[in-house]
Amino acid sequence: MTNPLTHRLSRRERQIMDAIYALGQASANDVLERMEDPPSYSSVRKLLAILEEKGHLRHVQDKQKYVYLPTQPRQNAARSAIKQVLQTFFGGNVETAVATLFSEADMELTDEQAARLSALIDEATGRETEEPNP
Amino acid sequence: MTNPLTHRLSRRERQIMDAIYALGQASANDVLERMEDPPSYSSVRKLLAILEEKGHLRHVQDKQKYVYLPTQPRQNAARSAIKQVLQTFFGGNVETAVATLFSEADMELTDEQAARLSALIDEATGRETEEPNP
DNA sequence: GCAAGTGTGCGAAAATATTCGCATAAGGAA
DNA sequence: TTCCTTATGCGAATATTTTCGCACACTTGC
Repeated sequence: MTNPLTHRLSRRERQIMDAIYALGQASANDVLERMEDPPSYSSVRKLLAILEEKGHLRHVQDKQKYVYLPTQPRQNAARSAIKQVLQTFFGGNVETAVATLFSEADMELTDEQAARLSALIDEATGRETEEPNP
Repeated sequence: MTNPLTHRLSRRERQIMDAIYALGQASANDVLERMEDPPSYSSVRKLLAILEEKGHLRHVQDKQKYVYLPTQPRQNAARSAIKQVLQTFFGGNVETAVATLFSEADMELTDEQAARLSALIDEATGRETEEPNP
Protein backbone atom coordinates (compact mmCIF):
# COMPACT_ATOMS: atom_id res chain seq x y z
CA MET A 1 0.00 0.00 0.00
CA THR A 2 0.94 3.60 0.40
CA ASN A 3 2.71 3.89 -2.81
CA PRO A 4 5.77 5.97 -2.32
CA LEU A 5 5.04 8.33 -5.14
CA THR A 6 1.49 9.33 -4.55
CA HIS A 7 1.42 9.60 -0.86
CA ARG A 8 3.83 12.42 -0.34
CA LEU A 9 2.45 14.91 -2.75
CA SER A 10 1.49 18.34 -1.57
CA ARG A 11 -1.92 19.74 -2.33
CA ARG A 12 -1.01 21.51 -5.55
CA GLU A 13 1.22 18.71 -6.70
CA ARG A 14 -1.62 16.29 -6.29
CA GLN A 15 -4.00 18.50 -8.23
CA ILE A 16 -1.56 18.69 -11.07
CA MET A 17 -0.87 14.98 -11.11
CA ASP A 18 -4.59 14.36 -11.19
CA ALA A 19 -5.01 16.70 -14.10
CA ILE A 20 -2.26 14.98 -16.01
CA TYR A 21 -3.57 11.51 -15.28
CA ALA A 22 -6.99 12.60 -16.39
CA LEU A 23 -5.61 14.05 -19.59
CA GLY A 24 -3.04 11.39 -20.24
CA GLN A 25 -0.48 14.00 -21.03
CA ALA A 26 -0.58 17.75 -20.87
CA SER A 27 1.15 21.02 -21.43
CA ALA A 28 1.25 23.71 -18.79
CA ASN A 29 -1.71 25.35 -20.43
CA ASP A 30 -3.70 22.14 -20.56
CA VAL A 31 -3.17 21.66 -16.86
CA LEU A 32 -4.04 25.24 -16.13
CA GLU A 33 -7.30 25.00 -18.01
CA ARG A 34 -8.29 21.85 -16.24
CA MET A 35 -7.70 23.11 -12.73
CA GLU A 36 -10.58 24.40 -10.72
CA ASP A 37 -9.00 27.18 -8.77
CA PRO A 38 -5.79 27.57 -10.66
CA PRO A 39 -2.76 29.63 -9.78
CA SER A 40 -0.92 31.58 -12.45
CA TYR A 41 0.52 29.99 -15.53
CA SER A 42 3.92 30.65 -14.08
CA SER A 43 3.08 28.74 -10.93
CA VAL A 44 1.78 25.79 -12.85
CA ARG A 45 4.99 25.61 -14.78
CA LYS A 46 6.95 25.74 -11.59
CA LEU A 47 4.99 22.86 -10.11
CA LEU A 48 5.46 20.85 -13.26
CA ALA A 49 9.19 21.40 -13.05
CA ILE A 50 9.20 20.37 -9.40
CA LEU A 51 7.20 17.25 -10.13
CA GLU A 52 9.60 16.37 -12.87
CA GLU A 53 12.55 16.90 -10.60
CA LYS A 54 10.95 14.65 -8.02
CA GLY A 55 10.52 11.97 -10.62
CA HIS A 56 6.76 11.96 -10.95
CA LEU A 57 6.68 13.46 -14.39
CA ARG A 58 8.81 13.60 -17.46
CA HIS A 59 8.43 15.81 -20.45
CA VAL A 60 8.67 15.55 -24.16
CA GLN A 61 9.14 18.40 -26.53
CA ASP A 62 6.25 18.94 -28.88
CA LYS A 63 7.04 21.66 -31.37
CA GLN A 64 7.80 24.63 -29.15
CA LYS A 65 6.32 23.39 -25.98
CA TYR A 66 6.77 20.76 -23.33
CA VAL A 67 4.24 18.05 -22.89
CA TYR A 68 4.35 16.31 -19.55
CA LEU A 69 3.65 12.66 -18.88
CA PRO A 70 3.50 10.67 -15.69
CA THR A 71 6.45 8.40 -15.07
CA GLN A 72 4.22 5.91 -13.33
CA PRO A 73 1.79 4.35 -15.81
CA ARG A 74 -1.77 5.38 -15.39
CA GLN A 75 -2.86 1.86 -14.66
CA ASN A 76 -0.51 1.54 -11.71
CA ALA A 77 -1.63 4.83 -10.31
CA ALA A 78 -5.21 3.76 -10.81
CA ARG A 79 -4.67 0.58 -8.85
CA SER A 80 -3.05 2.41 -6.00
CA ALA A 81 -5.74 5.02 -5.94
CA ILE A 82 -8.61 2.60 -5.96
CA LYS A 83 -7.01 0.38 -3.37
CA GLN A 84 -6.56 3.39 -1.16
CA VAL A 85 -10.20 4.37 -1.47
CA LEU A 86 -11.31 0.81 -0.95
CA GLN A 87 -9.41 0.55 2.30
CA THR A 88 -10.09 4.01 3.63
CA PHE A 89 -13.76 4.36 2.85
CA PHE A 90 -15.04 0.84 2.44
CA GLY A 91 -12.90 -1.10 4.85
CA GLY A 92 -11.93 -3.38 2.00
CA ASN A 93 -15.52 -4.28 1.23
CA VAL A 94 -15.58 -4.65 -2.53
CA GLU A 95 -19.27 -5.18 -2.79
CA THR A 96 -20.12 -1.88 -1.18
CA ALA A 97 -17.50 -0.13 -3.23
CA VAL A 98 -18.95 -1.48 -6.44
CA ALA A 99 -22.42 -0.53 -5.36
CA THR A 100 -21.26 3.01 -4.75
CA LEU A 101 -19.51 3.05 -8.05
CA PHE A 102 -22.71 2.13 -9.82
CA SER A 103 -24.85 4.59 -7.98
CA GLU A 104 -22.31 7.30 -8.52
CA ALA A 105 -22.12 6.82 -12.23
CA ASP A 106 -25.74 7.59 -12.89
CA MET A 107 -25.55 5.87 -16.16
CA GLU A 108 -27.14 2.82 -17.54
CA LEU A 109 -24.96 -0.03 -18.56
CA THR A 110 -25.22 -1.46 -22.00
CA ASP A 111 -26.05 -5.12 -22.18
CA GLU A 112 -22.57 -5.74 -23.38
CA GLN A 113 -21.03 -4.01 -20.42
CA ALA A 114 -23.32 -5.85 -18.08
CA ALA A 115 -22.25 -9.13 -19.63
CA ARG A 116 -18.60 -8.36 -19.20
CA LEU A 117 -19.14 -7.35 -15.60
CA SER A 118 -21.01 -10.56 -14.92
CA ALA A 119 -18.09 -12.43 -16.37
CA LEU A 120 -15.81 -10.58 -14.02
CA ILE A 121 -17.93 -11.58 -11.10
CA ASP A 122 -17.79 -15.18 -12.15
CA GLU A 123 -14.04 -14.90 -12.38
CA ALA A 124 -13.83 -13.54 -8.90
CA THR A 125 -16.07 -16.23 -7.54
CA GLY A 126 -14.34 -19.37 -6.49
CA ARG A 127 -11.09 -18.89 -8.28
CA GLU A 128 -8.23 -16.49 -8.54
CA THR A 129 -8.51 -13.51 -10.77
CA GLU A 130 -6.35 -13.43 -13.84
CA GLU A 131 -5.58 -10.81 -16.38
CA PRO A 132 -8.80 -10.51 -18.34
CA ASN A 133 -7.81 -8.35 -21.28
CA PRO A 134 -4.84 -7.14 -23.41
CA MET B 1 -17.43 17.37 -8.20
CA THR B 2 -14.46 18.70 -6.31
CA ASN B 3 -16.05 18.60 -3.01
CA PRO B 4 -15.08 21.69 -1.13
CA LEU B 5 -13.93 19.85 1.94
CA THR B 6 -11.67 17.19 0.60
CA HIS B 7 -9.94 19.05 -2.12
CA ARG B 8 -8.12 21.63 -0.14
CA LEU B 9 -6.47 19.49 2.43
CA SER B 10 -2.75 19.58 2.88
CA ARG B 11 -0.73 16.38 2.88
CA ARG B 12 -0.82 15.75 6.59
CA GLU B 13 -4.41 16.83 6.92
CA ARG B 14 -5.37 14.35 4.28
CA GLN B 15 -3.50 11.56 5.98
CA ILE B 16 -5.28 12.27 9.19
CA MET B 17 -8.69 12.46 7.61
CA ASP B 18 -8.02 9.16 5.91
CA ALA B 19 -7.07 7.58 9.19
CA ILE B 20 -10.21 8.83 10.82
CA TYR B 21 -12.44 7.73 7.99
CA ALA B 22 -10.83 4.33 8.08
CA LEU B 23 -11.35 4.07 11.81
CA GLY B 24 -14.74 5.70 11.95
CA GLN B 25 -13.65 7.77 14.87
CA ALA B 26 -10.35 8.15 16.61
CA SER B 27 -8.36 9.70 19.40
CA ALA B 28 -5.04 11.36 18.78
CA ASN B 29 -3.32 8.16 19.74
CA ASP B 30 -5.45 6.06 17.43
CA VAL B 31 -4.54 8.30 14.55
CA LEU B 32 -0.91 8.27 15.48
CA GLU B 33 -0.78 4.51 15.54
CA ARG B 34 -2.43 4.22 12.19
CA MET B 35 -0.15 6.60 10.38
CA GLU B 36 2.72 5.24 8.41
CA ASP B 37 5.34 7.83 8.94
CA PRO B 38 3.86 9.71 11.81
CA PRO B 39 4.96 12.97 13.34
CA SER B 40 4.93 13.44 17.09
CA TYR B 41 1.87 12.98 19.20
CA SER B 42 1.90 16.69 19.73
CA SER B 43 1.82 17.34 16.01
CA VAL B 44 -1.04 14.98 15.47
CA ARG B 45 -3.05 16.77 18.10
CA LYS B 46 -2.28 20.05 16.48
CA LEU B 47 -3.47 18.82 13.12
CA LEU B 48 -6.63 17.46 14.69
CA ALA B 49 -7.31 20.84 16.22
CA ILE B 50 -6.73 22.55 12.91
CA LEU B 51 -9.02 20.15 11.10
CA GLU B 52 -11.67 20.77 13.67
CA GLU B 53 -11.27 24.50 13.33
CA LYS B 54 -11.61 24.17 9.58
CA GLY B 55 -14.80 22.23 10.05
CA HIS B 56 -13.70 18.83 8.86
CA LEU B 57 -13.81 17.21 12.25
CA ARG B 58 -15.62 17.53 15.50
CA HIS B 59 -14.81 15.93 18.76
CA VAL B 60 -16.61 14.26 21.59
CA GLN B 61 -15.31 13.79 25.07
CA ASP B 62 -14.83 10.17 26.02
CA LYS B 63 -13.74 9.86 29.61
CA GLN B 64 -10.58 11.91 29.72
CA LYS B 65 -9.89 12.08 26.08
CA TYR B 66 -11.21 13.54 22.89
CA VAL B 67 -12.52 11.31 20.18
CA TYR B 68 -12.68 12.89 16.77
CA LEU B 69 -15.29 12.26 14.14
CA PRO B 70 -15.65 13.51 10.60
CA THR B 71 -18.32 16.15 10.10
CA GLN B 72 -19.01 14.83 6.65
CA PRO B 73 -20.53 11.35 6.84
CA ARG B 74 -18.31 8.59 5.65
CA GLN B 75 -20.68 7.65 2.91
CA ASN B 76 -20.58 11.10 1.39
CA ALA B 77 -16.85 11.20 1.54
CA ALA B 78 -16.76 7.76 0.00
CA ARG B 79 -18.89 8.87 -2.90
CA SER B 80 -16.73 11.89 -3.54
CA ALA B 81 -13.57 9.88 -3.32
CA ILE B 82 -14.69 7.16 -5.64
CA LYS B 83 -16.11 9.61 -8.11
CA GLN B 84 -12.83 11.43 -8.12
CA VAL B 85 -10.88 8.26 -8.81
CA LEU B 86 -13.35 7.19 -11.45
CA GLN B 87 -12.95 10.43 -13.33
CA THR B 88 -9.24 10.90 -12.89
CA PHE B 89 -8.00 7.41 -13.55
CA PHE B 90 -10.73 5.72 -15.49
CA GLY B 91 -12.19 8.55 -17.49
CA GLY B 92 -15.58 7.69 -16.05
CA ASN B 93 -15.45 4.13 -17.33
CA VAL B 94 -17.22 2.14 -14.65
CA GLU B 95 -16.53 -1.21 -16.13
CA THR B 96 -12.78 -0.77 -16.05
CA ALA B 97 -12.97 0.64 -12.57
CA VAL B 98 -14.88 -2.37 -11.34
CA ALA B 99 -12.47 -4.70 -13.04
CA THR B 100 -9.59 -3.02 -11.29
CA LEU B 101 -11.45 -3.16 -8.04
CA PHE B 102 -11.82 -6.90 -8.36
CA SER B 103 -8.29 -7.55 -9.37
CA GLU B 104 -7.03 -5.32 -6.62
CA ALA B 105 -8.96 -7.04 -3.92
CA ASP B 106 -7.21 -10.34 -4.22
CA MET B 107 -10.08 -12.03 -2.53
CA GLU B 108 -12.65 -14.44 -3.70
CA LEU B 109 -16.24 -13.43 -3.55
CA THR B 110 -18.71 -15.56 -1.74
CA ASP B 111 -21.62 -16.78 -3.77
CA GLU B 112 -23.83 -14.51 -1.82
CA GLN B 113 -21.77 -11.47 -2.61
CA ALA B 114 -21.63 -12.47 -6.22
CA ALA B 115 -25.38 -12.76 -6.29
CA ARG B 116 -25.86 -9.32 -4.83
CA LEU B 117 -23.43 -7.83 -7.29
CA SER B 118 -25.23 -9.48 -10.15
CA ALA B 119 -28.41 -7.96 -8.87
CA LEU B 120 -26.73 -4.58 -8.85
CA ILE B 121 -25.70 -5.03 -12.43
CA ASP B 122 -29.23 -5.90 -13.40
CA GLU B 123 -30.40 -2.79 -11.61
CA ALA B 124 -27.99 -0.68 -13.54
CA THR B 125 -28.97 -2.22 -16.82
CA GLY B 126 -31.87 -0.63 -18.56
CA ARG B 127 -33.28 1.36 -15.69
CA GLU B 128 -32.30 3.98 -13.24
CA THR B 129 -30.56 3.07 -10.05
CA GLU B 130 -32.51 3.45 -6.89
CA GLU B 131 -31.63 3.37 -3.26
CA PRO B 132 -30.38 -0.14 -2.70
CA ASN B 133 -30.35 -0.41 1.07
CA PRO B 134 -31.85 1.00 4.29
C1' DG C 1 15.73 43.38 -39.38
C1' DC C 2 12.33 43.95 -35.83
C1' DA C 3 8.18 43.48 -33.10
C1' DA C 4 4.76 40.43 -31.24
C1' DG C 5 3.47 36.07 -29.45
C1' DT C 6 4.51 31.95 -26.96
C1' DG C 7 7.75 29.23 -24.47
C1' DT C 8 11.25 28.02 -20.85
C1' DG C 9 14.63 28.93 -16.72
C1' DC C 10 15.66 30.93 -12.53
C1' DG C 11 15.45 33.12 -8.20
C1' DA C 12 13.38 34.59 -4.32
C1' DA C 13 9.34 36.66 -1.58
C1' DA C 14 5.15 35.42 0.80
C1' DA C 15 2.00 32.25 2.55
C1' DT C 16 1.10 27.81 4.75
C1' DA C 17 1.94 23.78 6.80
C1' DT C 18 4.40 21.21 10.10
C1' DT C 19 6.83 20.58 13.88
C1' DC C 20 7.18 20.30 18.84
C1' DG C 21 7.99 21.94 23.75
C1' DC C 22 6.22 23.59 27.78
C1' DA C 23 2.43 24.75 31.05
C1' DT C 24 -1.54 22.94 33.10
C1' DA C 25 -5.58 19.85 34.59
C1' DA C 26 -7.57 15.52 36.40
C1' DG C 27 -7.54 10.69 37.95
C1' DG C 28 -5.49 6.92 40.39
C1' DA C 29 -2.07 4.69 43.37
C1' DA C 30 0.94 4.66 47.21
C1' DT D 1 -1.24 14.44 50.11
C1' DT D 2 2.01 13.67 46.54
C1' DC D 3 3.60 11.62 42.46
C1' DC D 4 2.95 9.53 38.06
C1' DT D 5 0.31 9.06 33.97
C1' DT D 6 -2.49 10.73 30.42
C1' DA D 7 -4.81 14.60 28.49
C1' DT D 8 -5.46 19.28 26.56
C1' DG D 9 -4.12 24.31 25.17
C1' DC D 10 -1.10 27.47 23.41
C1' DG D 11 2.59 29.68 21.18
C1' DA D 12 6.09 29.97 18.13
C1' DA D 13 10.28 28.21 15.44
C1' DT D 14 11.23 25.74 11.26
C1' DA D 15 10.37 23.73 6.94
C1' DT D 16 7.86 23.45 2.88
C1' DT D 17 4.86 24.96 -0.44
C1' DT D 18 3.14 28.23 -3.36
C1' DT D 19 3.32 32.19 -5.65
C1' DC D 20 4.98 35.00 -9.42
C1' DG D 21 8.03 38.37 -11.96
C1' DC D 22 11.64 39.03 -15.01
C1' DA D 23 15.16 37.67 -18.48
C1' DC D 24 16.14 35.12 -22.42
C1' DA D 25 15.10 32.02 -26.72
C1' DC D 26 12.67 30.92 -30.89
C1' DT D 27 9.17 31.47 -34.51
C1' DT D 28 6.20 34.17 -37.49
C1' DG D 29 4.68 38.17 -40.00
C1' DC D 30 5.72 42.80 -41.53
